[in-house]
This record gives sequence, structure tokens and C-alpha cells, in this order.
Amino acid sequence: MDVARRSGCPINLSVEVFGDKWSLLILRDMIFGGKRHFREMLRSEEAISSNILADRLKMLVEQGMLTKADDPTHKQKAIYSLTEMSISLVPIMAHLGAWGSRWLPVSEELSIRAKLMEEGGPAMWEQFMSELRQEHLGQSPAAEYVGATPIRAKLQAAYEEVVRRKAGGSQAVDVDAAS
Amino acid sequence: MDVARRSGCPINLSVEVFGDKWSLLILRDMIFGGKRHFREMLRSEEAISSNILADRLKMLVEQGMLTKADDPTHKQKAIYSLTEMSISLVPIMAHLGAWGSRWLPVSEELSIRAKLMEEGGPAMWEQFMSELRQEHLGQSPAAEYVGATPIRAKLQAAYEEVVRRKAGGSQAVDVDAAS
DNA sequence: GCAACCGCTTGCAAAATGCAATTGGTTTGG
DNA sequence: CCAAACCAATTGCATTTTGCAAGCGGTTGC
Repeated sequence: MDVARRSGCPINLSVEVFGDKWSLLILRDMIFGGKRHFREMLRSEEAISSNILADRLKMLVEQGMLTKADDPTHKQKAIYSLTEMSISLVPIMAHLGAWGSRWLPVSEELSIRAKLMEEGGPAMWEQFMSELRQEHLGQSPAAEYVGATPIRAKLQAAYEEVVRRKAGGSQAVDVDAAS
Repeated sequence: MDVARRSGCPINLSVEVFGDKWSLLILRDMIFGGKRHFREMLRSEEAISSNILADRLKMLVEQGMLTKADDPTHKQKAIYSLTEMSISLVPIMAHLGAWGSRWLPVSEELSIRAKLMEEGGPAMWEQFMSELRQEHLGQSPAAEYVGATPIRAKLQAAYEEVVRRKAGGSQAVDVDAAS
């Protein structure tokens, strides 16, 4: 778990922090899925295994991308929080989602969030980052966004709408398992 | 070398294409360093080894990020070209460079390009992408950029300026080896 | 003609990954 | 009050990926 430092190039250093097959997906689930606990992250779309998840969380904490704290409501639960460092990854996530949607065989339900983030542009990303700062850093709500529908709720609603539509419009949908 | 497809999420699929420790650095060297040949890419800042480079180039070609062609001037040389798919990574590279420069211990000379790209914003990225389309896809020059200094030349000049200044202003600098 | 260069390939050791089972402890529901 | 479910990991082990160093047959430039 030592620091790599192959070179002082910003792209290389970024790759060394989250340039593996899992780190970015963990951050994605925290940012877009609102996940904060180990067990929640274990239920990722891509089925990460527990040893890898534990390892990556530890690494992300060491690198300042996350912080870890005890959950006051449950002695065994740990709460992971984003830091400003990982919150500022939101524009990159948005671009990555847009790029992937353009070039790769994405599924409709899993790319609807990316589509909305692309359409929303920097203004939407700023609101989202502001909300994440509230949730994870305990910042007080930014005046310009009070009363607005939270971005994650909008994205989630759009996702559920696609799932519902694809299922035929009338069937029940297990939102918890599918999100 | 089979396709992964852990899920249809655009971020996951993107990670599966270039989310390893080397692919993005190879693309960086092609985009910002103008490298087209195997031996040039071997001389990366981070010292990639030849088997890994060969493997990644093969994979990037398979995935449509690069094309490979014979060099008409040299029977043994292969020329690798960017595709629209990899050229459209430029904004992500710019964001990644800016993010890395903000949060990680970058060196001044290796982050000056990222700084300029950030300051230049989307307008500069568009010009750069247009120039890459000329170089790699054989597109004819876009009218709005004829006569303008090419972006890569600007970035390279800024890099050399920093190296020169750091060396003391009067010493000779091996531009080839350091770039 | 010979040294330097061309894009790889090979052999092998080390490290990372992935799976399944398990740990010691906590909380929940009856 | 007890058992079942849940908590964040950890362990052992097999498989895969990575990384280093050396070497390949061939081409090019001097």
C-alpha cells in the first residue's frame, strides 16, 4: 500500500490514485448511489468481492479521497464520507459517463444518469457537488439551491422511470436491489 | 484479451477500456507528446516495459481507440493513430490534468501543460482536437484555426520554458529525452 | 559490412486479483 | 432472552496480471 510516484505528471498521479478496475466504481456508488456503508458497496452492479472492497476503501482513505468514521447509530457500522478531493471528481465522472455513453455498449437504464448529467452541464454538476458537500462534509446548504430537487433524487427517479418502462409499465420493481 | 462487460454502466465500461495503470499514459503520450511509434512510446516518463506496451497497444487497437498502419518510410515501423474515440478523450484528459494538479504532488514542468489546458478551456480543447483529427485522421484543416499556433507546440514551448528556467536559464537542455 | 534501430516475444519471478468460507462481535425480532 | 440476521472485514488458496531482462529476425544508415 505504498505510494507509487512513477512520475510527477498529473495524469499519471491521478491514475495512481484511482486508475484501477474498482476505485472509480466505488466512488461512483458513493456519489451517484449515495452509498456510505461497506455492505451497501458490496452490492455493486459489478459484484466487487469483500477483500478487494476492503483493500480499496483503505487505500482511498489513505490517499485522502475518503474519510471513515463510526456510525453513532450502530457500533459495528463504519460510515465512509467523500472529501473535497473526491467530490471534485464529479465533472470527470460526468465527462466519463458521457464518453462511455457515446462510444460503448451501455444499457439504457444504467446510462440515463450519465445522459442527464451531460445535459445538465456544469451548472448541474455544481449543484450536485454542493449537495455532496452538505451530506459528506456537513456544510450548510448553499442559498442558491435551497428548495431545489436534489440532483441524486432526479437521477434516481429517471433511472426508476426507465426500469419501470422497460418492465412493461405496470410491474413492481425492486428498486433497492436494482439501484 | 476478451471483452469484460461486468455491467452496462458507462463509467464501468470506460474503466474497462482504459482503466488500468498504463493505457491512459500511452494515450497521453500520443495526444500531448505526438508519439506515433512503438520505440517512442517506450521512452515514457514512467518507463513502461515493452511487453506491457505491446499488450496495451494491441488491446487499444482491438477496442477501437487506435489504428495501426505500416510506415511507408520504414519497412519495420508501425504507425499508431488516434481515432475519433480516443481524440474525444481530450476534455477528460484536461479535467484529469487539472484535478491532478490541484490535489497531487505534481512537478512543475510536467504539470505546465495541464495548467495551460485548464486555462485554455473548451475552446482550446476544440482546437487541439481539430488538429489531432488532421494529424491522425487526415481531415482537412478547420478554417477557424488556419494560421493559429498548434496547441501541442504551445504546450511544448511552455514545458521547455519551465525546464530551461529551472535549470538556471543558461544551461543546455536535452529536450528530446525529457519530453 | 556493421552498428544502431525496428516492433515485438520469451522466460520467469513477483504481485494483484478473485472466490468462498469464516471471524468475532452487534443488533433485531419474537 | 435467545436465535437469526447483519456488521466490516479477514483468511487461505488458486488464478491472472504485471514487471524485468534478455533476445528475436529483420531493416536501415553510415
